[in-house]
Amino acid sequence: VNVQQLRYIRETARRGFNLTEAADALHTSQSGISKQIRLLEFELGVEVFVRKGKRILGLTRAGEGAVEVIERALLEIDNLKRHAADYSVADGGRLIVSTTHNQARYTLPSVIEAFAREFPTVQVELRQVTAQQAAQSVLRGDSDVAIATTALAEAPGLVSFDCFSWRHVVVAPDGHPLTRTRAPSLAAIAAYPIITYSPEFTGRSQIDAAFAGAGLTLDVRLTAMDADVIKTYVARGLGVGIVAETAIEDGDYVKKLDGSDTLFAPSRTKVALQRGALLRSHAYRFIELFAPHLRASLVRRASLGPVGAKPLTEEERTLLSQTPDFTALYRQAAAQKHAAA
Amino acid sequence: VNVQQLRYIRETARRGFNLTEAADALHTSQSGISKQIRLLEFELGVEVFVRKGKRILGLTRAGEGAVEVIERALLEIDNLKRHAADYSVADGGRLIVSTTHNQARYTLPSVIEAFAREFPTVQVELRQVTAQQAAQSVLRGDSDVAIATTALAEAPGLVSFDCFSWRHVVVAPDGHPLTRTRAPSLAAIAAYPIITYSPEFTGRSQIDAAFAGAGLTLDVRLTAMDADVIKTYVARGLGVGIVAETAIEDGDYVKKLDGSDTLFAPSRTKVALQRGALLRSHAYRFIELFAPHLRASLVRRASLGPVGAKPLTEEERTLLSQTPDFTALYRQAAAQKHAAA
DNA sequence: ATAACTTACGGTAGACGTAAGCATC
DNA sequence: GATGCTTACGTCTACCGTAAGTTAT
Repeated sequence: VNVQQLRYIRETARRGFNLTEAADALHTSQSGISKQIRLLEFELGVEVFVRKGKRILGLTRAGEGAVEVIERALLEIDNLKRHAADYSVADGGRLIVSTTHNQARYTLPSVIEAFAREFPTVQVELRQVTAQQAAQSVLRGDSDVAIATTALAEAPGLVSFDCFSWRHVVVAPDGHPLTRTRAPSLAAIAAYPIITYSPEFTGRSQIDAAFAGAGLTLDVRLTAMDADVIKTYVARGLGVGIVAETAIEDGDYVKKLDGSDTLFAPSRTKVALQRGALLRSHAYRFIELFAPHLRASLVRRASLGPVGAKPLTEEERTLLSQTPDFTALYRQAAAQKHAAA
Repeated sequence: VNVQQLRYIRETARRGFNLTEAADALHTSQSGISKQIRLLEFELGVEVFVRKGKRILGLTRAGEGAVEVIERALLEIDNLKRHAADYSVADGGRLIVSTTHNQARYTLPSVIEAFAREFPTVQVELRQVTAQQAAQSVLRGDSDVAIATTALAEAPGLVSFDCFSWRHVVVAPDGHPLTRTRAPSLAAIAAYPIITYSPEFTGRSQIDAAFAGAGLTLDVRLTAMDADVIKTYVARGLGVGIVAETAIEDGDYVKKLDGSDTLFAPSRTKVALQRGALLRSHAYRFIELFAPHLRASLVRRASLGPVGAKPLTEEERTLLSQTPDFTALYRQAAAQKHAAA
């Protein structure tokens, strides 16, 4: 058994059982892959792939289990490399974060900045993708950390932690009638044209549910993928906006309506790691900077699982599973900034 | 990175950082080991071992973590081989069980017999060792299953399950005065010379505690490592014996005193597996034969851990954590035997 | 002085790639 | 006929073992 053979099998399984494709992906010849796979099959005494003549169709029953074990073995070898890189003076480091627009644009910039100050030599790579893509990317080991609000909890190969909860708020242009009322009702808002997220996006369902629960129908004029677009059209007077409170900034040309943050159900922003993956220590620090209650040492142990490390105590688990409120977190950060100045 | 290098490092760490010894154990040259280790260290960019001139003294800080990861990586590769062997027609199979005298002599024979009937081609290897040695052996991957009453729960690298609970009972030669009393008291027993286990053995502390709790001092005449020896001397009239109830057999020349099984605190016989190890399916079946409530599929999932597999439900965990009584288990087995005949 | 690791060096197995062969689609 | 896996074959890397060199105990 050697490591290359395991890589060949994993890649072949991932690429839909096409040796040619796997060979391209691994920058080698398909002939070599074919041979090495057969050699390993011979050594194991088991066929991993179902072949029909000279075509590979899928995995045998033995192969299915084998691929699972192979994935874990290769994961441990990656863990070894990352662990070593963490101690290596030569390697300054890299951190790949896959996340959605909402996080990349609003909640992460200050974190990235603080991280860059703390680790000047680490190259941070931020990839803006969909929540599903972020999850897949971490699951395949292509990125270290995924941050998103949905779709991160499902996959069994992921470990996810709640970072903070937030709500949708209503924004209107300066001088809009709604800005003069205190704590507008859902009905008062529904009287205006609405601009908000696309139906398939970031908790749009929670917005719809709130209005439906009050027996109201919405006049949704414009839907967008992100709050920047929404705010732009709201500023031009095309309607009233409903966006994540995380998207409210100081320089906005639109005004958040006071009390509008209690109208909708909260969402939770989560961070997800590959289960069993050992990341470089700065990756855990990055998470800690983003959500201070996610202590590096605890996240590390929780995501590695019980093999080798001692399991978390009850106390430590409650520490990790608390979900602070975004506004509270933000106020704290602002206060610290103020104290520093 | 290749698998040999990982093996070399693991073996060197295990053998007290002696390359020569590691080379002997792996049937290769120490020069090769030296070179391969240095190559891997170069590739990782980290020194794994602390060297002083030309002597290896121990692990660096990076090395400690590296060895842990390497152990897991090699474990997964072993898992791959065992998984494959499970499907291979060529390999009939082997099962290595490390256990103590008490189990090897009394509780296991019928299980081994049943197992051999079910898997005629599997070579069962039973190794009689101390509980500590059994734990170590499983921990190092030298044997598949450990069965013992003590010292199996401690190590973090082990997963252990309760098989059944049993108590110590009092035995006396036929015609002994105690055999005529119903439910003899501790005081009545302490009046005679006692023959029982060595102090460092199988729950001897529970026996001592029972008498100490009643304010009695024992006249221990003879201590032995196993019940066979104890029973032999009891039969010769040298004293009254205290042995595990599992050691009572039909053909015994000594008689178990009725009611003596409630005098001492119960012990639990456990089975232990290496955490994260994937065993061949017949190994799980073997455990199931020994303790029917330890269902093969559940034990498999519980010992593999959460990486890759779905975690156990609450219900499944209670199923595994129940501890049947030995006598109940035995009566059930006897009843089945009777029904079959 | 000896035990023990490293370096040097030669032989060989095996990994890799090109090219040809041969099954499916 | 095109795609895609396997087999054949030559090249070359890199692993292994012997032996000499060097450094602590």
